[in-house]
Amino acid sequence: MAHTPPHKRESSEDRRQAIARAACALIVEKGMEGLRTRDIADRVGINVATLHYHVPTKEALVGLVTESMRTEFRAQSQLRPRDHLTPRERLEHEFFDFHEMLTRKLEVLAVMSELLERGRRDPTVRDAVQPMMARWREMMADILRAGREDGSFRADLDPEPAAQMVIGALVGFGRVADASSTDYERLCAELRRAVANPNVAKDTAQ
Amino acid sequence: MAHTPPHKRESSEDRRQAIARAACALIVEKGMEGLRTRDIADRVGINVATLHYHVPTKEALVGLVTESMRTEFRAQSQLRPRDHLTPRERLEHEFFDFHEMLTRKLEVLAVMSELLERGRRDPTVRDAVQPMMARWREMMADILRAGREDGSFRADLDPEPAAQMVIGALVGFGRVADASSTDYERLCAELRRAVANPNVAKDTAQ
Amino acid sequence: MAHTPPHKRESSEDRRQAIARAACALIVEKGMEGLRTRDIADRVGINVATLHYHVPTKEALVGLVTESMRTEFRAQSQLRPRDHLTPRERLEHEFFDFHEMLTRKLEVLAVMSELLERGRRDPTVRDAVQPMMARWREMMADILRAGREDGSFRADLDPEPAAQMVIGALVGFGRVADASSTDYERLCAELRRAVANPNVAKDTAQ
Amino acid sequence: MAHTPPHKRESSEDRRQAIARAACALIVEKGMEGLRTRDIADRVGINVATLHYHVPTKEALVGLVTESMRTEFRAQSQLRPRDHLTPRERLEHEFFDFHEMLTRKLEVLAVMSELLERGRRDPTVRDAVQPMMARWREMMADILRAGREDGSFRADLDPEPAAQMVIGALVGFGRVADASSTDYERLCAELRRAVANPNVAKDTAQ
DNA sequence: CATGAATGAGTATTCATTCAT
DNA sequence: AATGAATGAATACTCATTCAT
Repeated sequence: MAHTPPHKRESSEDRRQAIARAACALIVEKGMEGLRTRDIADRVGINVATLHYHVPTKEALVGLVTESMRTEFRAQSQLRPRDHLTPRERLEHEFFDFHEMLTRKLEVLAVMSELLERGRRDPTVRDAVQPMMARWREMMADILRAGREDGSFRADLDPEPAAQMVIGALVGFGRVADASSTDYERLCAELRRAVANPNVAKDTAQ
Repeated sequence: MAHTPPHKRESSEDRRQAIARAACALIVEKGMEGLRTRDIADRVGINVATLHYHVPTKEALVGLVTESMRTEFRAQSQLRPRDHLTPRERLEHEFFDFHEMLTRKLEVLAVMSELLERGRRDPTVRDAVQPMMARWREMMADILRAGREDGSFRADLDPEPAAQMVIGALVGFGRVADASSTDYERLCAELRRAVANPNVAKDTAQ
Repeated sequence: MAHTPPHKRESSEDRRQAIARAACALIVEKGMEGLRTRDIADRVGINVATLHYHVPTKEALVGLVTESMRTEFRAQSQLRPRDHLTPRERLEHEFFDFHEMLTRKLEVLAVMSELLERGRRDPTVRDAVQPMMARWREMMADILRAGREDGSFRADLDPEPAAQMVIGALVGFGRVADASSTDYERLCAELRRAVANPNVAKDTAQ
Repeated sequence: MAHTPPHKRESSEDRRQAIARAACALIVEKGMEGLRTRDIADRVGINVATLHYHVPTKEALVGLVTESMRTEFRAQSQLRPRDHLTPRERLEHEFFDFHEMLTRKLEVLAVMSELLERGRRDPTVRDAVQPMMARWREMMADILRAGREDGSFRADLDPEPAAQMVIGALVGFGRVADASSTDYERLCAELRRAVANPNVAKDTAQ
């Protein structure tokens, strides 16, 4: 804002981000298999050759998209240090964050889904995407473990598989085409009951 | 060599099935985006033109694969009328069936996953694949509902979202690359506890 | 020869030869560096894709051209068993053959020249082209050696380098743009004298 | 930083020479057909745009290389006024010079070869390169003529074609990949005998 | 039924060149 | 002088599909 820096770097980095955005949008529309360099260039409003100037190969492009996803995820999980919250509150935040994604960033979810699929046979993608999922599972397992310790969740709860269960439920829900917000609330409620400690009287929580 | 036996029809249907099998195998290997008519023809051992004689377009080919998946699923769920079993037993059967798929028919899972992805933007595929998933969810919801009625599952269990939860957990597990059989058993155990009625003493259940 | 076979093979082989011819012509016109698959296809009168059907890659195309050159050369050197001729006569035949090439198949020479150049860094081409040149040198050395033995050529003639000299003179002459037939005759005459046995009276030699 | 020294002109000319050198090196490595402006710029350590500032088009670049070759050749032939030497000595010098080129400046030979090839269809190159070869032939013819006059070479030697023969032998030798120094010596010996006056007793000549 | 050959419409990538700074 | 960014025109190669036999 102040004295604009020589913005040489910025300009180039901006372009790369614009390309990443366009690529994501196109992946959502046509899937990874329908992704064409020409279309991306068109959407960004540049020549194909210019696209290749910034992102030399299609492989690099997939890398760029992956990186962009990583940034997206990291942003969401790092922005909020919730260590002072109770496990139950933290779980609610997870439910809320995922709902945000479902309503506002459905495309991020779609792109991640495509990347996961592609990661099945593309080691480069796999090595970039799986850690992201693993980190999510670990964070969820942390929450559940803490809740088990402080008695708000079941005493016989096994954190890792339970995390898998919660996340699987959320992601699976995201795949169901005609799901409503009400459905999402019902799912969250069910998940709360599934991990809740039955011996503790429900407070007015959430 | 002799006079051609009358099962010309069968022969043609055999070809189609061989093509479907080859297509599935190739989808597993290279993904939907790497699926080439030529490769399929090669694997079946026929000419590309011959392939197009049996399956006129690539769209039809995707349809054939989808159909083949449907058959596969129907086979598994219809072969065993389990109405005489207890809900808990039926749930165990679901766990076992999915484990079978994980160990013996991982490719079916992979193809389904690809089809689901493609279904996101290909209505034809979506209309064929989503009912399969919906049917699975309903079946699971039935089991859970029955278990709630007979007191073996939680009284506050909401069948539909709970079904989503169980299935999401299973499918999500299938996506984790380095998962072991032990991990699967831990997941199933957690799911059992998640739906179990806490007021009922656990019997010797597996 | 008799009843034309289903000529499936023939047809395909014809195409390949037509492609080779077109490629050679284009190499003469634009050089190896100006050789474009599109141009070849156009000249043959087929689609580029059809060209690639018959000759899958440009490397294969260069291989085809090389092979075609080999055939051309072999044809010329094998068609005429000249073992019954005197060395002097055989040398004259070489002079005549090269003159033929200069006047009637200048393109063969041009293509060979391009291949030799490319062979400098393309091992595949080198391995195909160098033996052809080596064979020519050996044949020439044989002639010269025989002439030395029978006294028609210099007694102190060293066959291998002398062969190099004769061939170098011919090829170098082919490179001179504005050379006339008279110049060629002068060159041949000089070569005759260069290898001749000075102690033998010249007969009616051409 | 300080006041730019006055040799701006020189600096620019230096750049051009550096470009010419880089271009030659790359022609040797990848051939004329593999010559890329980007590669040249990289090797010189400048931007492509800067390269185009100094040498506006690729055609100009080829011209620059050609010019550089001309300089190279002129340097070699003008540096040594050998008019006081005997024809036999002058011939030996030619043999020696070429050997130098074979061992120390093989790249110059390679570039010349590429230029000759390109000259076949590029008039600009042809008009620049052929005079160089012509001059070489003339110089060689001069030597041979002088030797014929003073009786050291054959009396029936025809200078022009004989020059063609000697030069062709040398150049052809340069093209043979696996040639050794011994082979070169044998070739030179053979050339000496081919032009020598048979009626003159051989002195201790090398 | 089967196949060899053919093809139109792409597809990523390359390259010499230009331009604003 | 120098450079980062941009671009039009190619370029080899691909793929689903068609057709005559």
